[in-house]
Amino acid sequence: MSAELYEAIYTLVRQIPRGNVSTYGAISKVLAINPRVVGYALHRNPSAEKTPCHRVVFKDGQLSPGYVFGGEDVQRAQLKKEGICFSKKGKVIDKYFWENTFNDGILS
DNA sequence: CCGTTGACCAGGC
DNA sequence: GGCCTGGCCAACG
Repeated sequence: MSAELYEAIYTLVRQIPRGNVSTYGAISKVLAINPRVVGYALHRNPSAEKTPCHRVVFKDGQLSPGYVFGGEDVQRAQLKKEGICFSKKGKVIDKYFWENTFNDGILS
């Protein structure tokens, strides 16, 4: 099967715990690819239920401008429902960033 | 097959 | 802190 790259990305996104967020850069680094590919994969995201793409944000904590499931406002609502707070600029606070990264679970 | 685009990031001003 | 440029890789027309 092709598109294994996307499968890997989706798998990693699913590993993000509830109440936490991750960044495109982290995923891209783990898979040794460019952040652009990660964004592309999430844009082609099959389903929000299958892949919580709303938990993936920019390095700055900014939300995705082209969130397929409704937009930034919807994504913000989703994160808020997870118990995440935002700064006055509408960005996710750094403390909610999943610092454990995927490396911890992948490396032995 | 080549040119353009894209849910990015880092560096410079 | 904000704006612009370069780079990187994959998919689309």
